[in-house]
Amino acid sequence: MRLSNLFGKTLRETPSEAENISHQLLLRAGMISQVAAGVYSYLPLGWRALKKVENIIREEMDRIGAQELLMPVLQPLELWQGTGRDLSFGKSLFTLKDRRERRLVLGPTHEEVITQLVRQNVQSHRDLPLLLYQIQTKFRDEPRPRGGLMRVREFTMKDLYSLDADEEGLDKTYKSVIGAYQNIFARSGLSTVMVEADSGAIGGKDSHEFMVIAPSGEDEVIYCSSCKYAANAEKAQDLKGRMNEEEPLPIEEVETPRIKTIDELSGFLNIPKSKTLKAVFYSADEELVFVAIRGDLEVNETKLRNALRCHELRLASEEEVMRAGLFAGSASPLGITGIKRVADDSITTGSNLVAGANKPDTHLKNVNYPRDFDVDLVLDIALAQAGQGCPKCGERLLSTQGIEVGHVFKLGTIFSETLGASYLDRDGKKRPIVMGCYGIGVGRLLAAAIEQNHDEKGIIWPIPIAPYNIYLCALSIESEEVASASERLYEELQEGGFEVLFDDRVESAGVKFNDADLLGIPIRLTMSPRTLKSQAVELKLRWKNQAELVPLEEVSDRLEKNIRGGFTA
RNA sequence: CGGGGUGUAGCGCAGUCUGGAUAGCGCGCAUGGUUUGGGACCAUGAGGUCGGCGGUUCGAAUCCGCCCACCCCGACCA
Repeated sequence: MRLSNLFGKTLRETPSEAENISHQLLLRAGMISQVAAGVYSYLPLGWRALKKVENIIREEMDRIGAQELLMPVLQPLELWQGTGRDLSFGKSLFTLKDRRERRLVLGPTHEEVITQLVRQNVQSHRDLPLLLYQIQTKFRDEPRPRGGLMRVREFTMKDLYSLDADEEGLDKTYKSVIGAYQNIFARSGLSTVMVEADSGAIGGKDSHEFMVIAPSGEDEVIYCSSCKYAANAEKAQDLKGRMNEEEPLPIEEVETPRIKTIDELSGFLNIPKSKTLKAVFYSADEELVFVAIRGDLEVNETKLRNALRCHELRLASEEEVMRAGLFAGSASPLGITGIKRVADDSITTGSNLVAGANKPDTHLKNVNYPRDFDVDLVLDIALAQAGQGCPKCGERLLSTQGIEVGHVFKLGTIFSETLGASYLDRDGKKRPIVMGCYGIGVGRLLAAAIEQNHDEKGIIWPIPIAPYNIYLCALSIESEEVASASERLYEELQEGGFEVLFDDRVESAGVKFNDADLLGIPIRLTMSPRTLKSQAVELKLRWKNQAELVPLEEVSDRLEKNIRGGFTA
């Protein structure tokens, strides 16, 4: 490709709307262009890089025996009503009507469609196991698209679905997909961490995410440096620390004028926060829920949502709390009736806690569970925090930000049972197909690769996903000598099968070098009257400072060796 | 959806508070010339519904109202 013909221009200044690095560099390099919030065009260079990633994915998918197919973006709403996911996706689902007023959705994912497809095509255990995938555009009406390609409303996703006869089969498949994913990310030049993930309200057994550690990441990862434990913060557990077991004392009322928060309470009574009991009210699908947790901990709303199996969860308003006859600020688990009560298991470890008295300016001392109150549900709903103990080994947990580039998920039989996808086993018995689903956000992977591979000059593409491998930079191209020699080299390299971006523009050296750096092409070959004096070109790797002269007749061999063998930083 | 911000040429911005003449600057773009190994210089030039609609006014980029778009924080987000 000649740079003089390339569509897409580099920008000297960063467009003001771009906040994170990958967004800035993608815009400045002329690789993407925004159309609307969370909607982008890929320009030729960006599109080439995206296709590189797609092809790596295809190779690794095919290697584990997965078959590529293509399912539609346009899907009937009834299909989604069949699984109830029209409700769980809620407003994130793009919907539309056709001319006959039939309601359709733009697919945010394809479990429903694949399950229906499989139902029509799989009848016997002989058809299993099966791995099917596609690379397709997904639509999600995100509440807040952000960060360039990080979170968009229309995006390319590779989604793979596994169909197995039983759980053992699924476990095996799951492992093999994880291996493929690790290959994909490694080959794309990304370093990722696999973390335990929330499997959502629909249940399912295991779920893991592949995180690219980067400060711009939207997800918090809780991990342990001494064992392998790592989890998305919304899934993570920690040791809540056992409190000293004390002899339960009789309940005592204390005056606590204008004391509302746990901080104020612990300060006023001069006790640690862990000796208090926090009461929080949530509205779960518009139903008031009372939540109790030890005062030093915070509620993990993802865990709570899963426990309650609800779609919408939010903090209840003060008015809603009062309407139920309770006092926010000194609400009490004692004597509470008529609403659902959930408690974190931390309340079972403390004793003689201070809790609300359910009247203004009053708290109760020496509250003990289960002596003094009862709840409907006790389970872990606490937010794990860095600094606390690792649930596996007890060491202190750490926290970092990550970009979720992949997600693997054991679905089990939820979809196959709901939509009736079953097979006959060896004994002629009908069984539901056991499913798994596995996604990679292709555009997000591209952005993450930039977050991880750049410097102050621009992108540093890993060779396997670079839009072009070689930037042929002809300086003083208006001289006949350079013009003809660079044209010859350009042709020769192309004939040799190299992907070359030929900077044939009449521009100063500075402009060309800066563009080469910004675009992040891994190998730069510079030809100028100076290098031609010794019948050579200068070869420089994007991630190194040093350049070297390579004789013209050795260029092809040298590139061949290095690209196949891989340059290393 | 709540909070904050921005909208003026392809990009980055000034001008808006305090209304006034052909709406400016830098980059980029075009043409010509001089340059040529890390974003050159000179000259000439093209390019604007000042986000939209309505209002106030002799006069609106500027004041008022409504709306729209985009960004950030949060809520939300298989």
